Amino acid sequence: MGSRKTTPLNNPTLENLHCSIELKTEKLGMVPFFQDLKQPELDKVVEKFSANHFSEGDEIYYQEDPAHYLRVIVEGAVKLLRYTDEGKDVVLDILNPGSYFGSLKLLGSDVYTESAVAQSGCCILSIGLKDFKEVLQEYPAVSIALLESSSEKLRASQEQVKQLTTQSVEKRIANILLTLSGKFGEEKDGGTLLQLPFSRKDLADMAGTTTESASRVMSTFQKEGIIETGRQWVAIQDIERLRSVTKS
Amino acid sequence: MGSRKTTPLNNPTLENLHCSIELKTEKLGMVPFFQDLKQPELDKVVEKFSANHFSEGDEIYYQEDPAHYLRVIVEGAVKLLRYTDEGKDVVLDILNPGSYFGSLKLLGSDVYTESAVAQSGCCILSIGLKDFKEVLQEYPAVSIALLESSSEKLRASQEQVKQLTTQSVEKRIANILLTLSGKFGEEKDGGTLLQLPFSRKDLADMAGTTTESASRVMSTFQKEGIIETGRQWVAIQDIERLRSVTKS
DNA sequence: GCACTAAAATGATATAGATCAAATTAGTGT
DNA sequence: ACACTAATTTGATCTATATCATTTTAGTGC
Repeated sequence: MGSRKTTPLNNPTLENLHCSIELKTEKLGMVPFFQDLKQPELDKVVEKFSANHFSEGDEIYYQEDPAHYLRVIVEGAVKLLRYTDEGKDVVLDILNPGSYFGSLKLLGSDVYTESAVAQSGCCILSIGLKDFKEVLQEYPAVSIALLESSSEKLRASQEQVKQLTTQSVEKRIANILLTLSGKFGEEKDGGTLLQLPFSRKDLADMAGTTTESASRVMSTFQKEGIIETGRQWVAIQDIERLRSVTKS
Repeated sequence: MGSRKTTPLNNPTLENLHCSIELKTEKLGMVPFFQDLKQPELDKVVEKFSANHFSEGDEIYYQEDPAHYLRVIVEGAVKLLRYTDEGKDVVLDILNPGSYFGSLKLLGSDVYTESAVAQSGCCILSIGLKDFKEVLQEYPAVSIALLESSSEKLRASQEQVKQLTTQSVEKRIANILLTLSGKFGEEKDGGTLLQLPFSRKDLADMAGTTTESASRVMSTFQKEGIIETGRQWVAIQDIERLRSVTKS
């Protein structure tokens, strides 16, 4: 046994995705902008969040929907994307546990400008924007830390702009793999398995290319021993070579 | 007279760019995140800003420099860009009066991730991050409003990502002209003159293309009567046609 | 182990836009 | 009005990547 081919990805059981109050608190405490809160303060904030479970492929919200919540990932991965009029999808980001998403429009009303899809089964905490505004007013340190996170996201997006305009498809894909490895990488027999299901199409939509081109690049990487890959999974075998593809 | 060809752009005199205290107050009051402040509060905040003048082409700061200030444009235009290792420039944005830029890293130290260049002569207000942090702590409403501005910038950047991955050069350029028209447009004999000096190279660096390609697109637009253009200036003659280029 | 299917790979071709190389011209200073 | 120069335009290729068309295969359920 063990010879039969199966996906190397974990298939998390439902229990893992059910958020206990302890898990909620633990994960919210890891969110950068709550890190300055003391335990009793954090406990009070945690109460305002409610937990939801989503299965792989579920839409968490759809672009153009009225935006009422800020969300934080406890477990699993979330894909943020835009569907264009011409039917092409643009993946803006894939988020890991501890990341926030949704709306930060605390004044007036708002509409989501992207869609959020559960990339794997996941557990998500949500807080209404009205409640969140109260948190910010009560703890100015949270606002300030949040501002930093928000700047950080802007930078990441600008980096994406830079790559799209100046780098080849091969380099963009190498960069994406490296980024994902930082977020979802798990050591596994000599390599780094990206612990999330994602297809050539996902990769292509992240890199701003086609599935075919993404596939060709991945084939090359595999032939060169840089990665191992199958359906919906990738493991990085030689991260240094991957980094060197990025440069040069 | 009048028959000699000269640029239609205003060449602002130095006086206009010298920031009087009244101009400072007026412009800071227009900045979205100070809009909720009452006059006496605003006056106190204004004191913490200092004014500087920059001539066209001056570097306001350079990427990788240590970041100590948040800045607000009173007069003129500022270009934010990244120089890549391969020598290509990526223009991230061109900002108009009332916009902020610089750093929002209030915790720990930081380094600018892009360069800022005076696109025209301009007057800029700066506030040290330490002082600014105090403002935020004193007026939580400012933090909240700033968070909105920051989200708005993220959206704009994501929109740029979307366009780069899904739209042709021609459409991207049409979109850029429309955006700039909103920021810098001035009615002038039947058309909308973009009141800022910017070259084909600037346009190309914004659109993620080459000067030659940008030039070809602009030539087409001019032949079709959609725009009029010369060295470093553009006027939009038929904004509806330009919008329709965007779609289709 | 076998059949099944959606994902991935591969091949052939087309094309938008890059690149390289000149020619032209708009706007300035005198 | 004239000379000057950097910005712009235009032309002729070249190439990375998209597109279209099939084939192959990884992983699942039985």
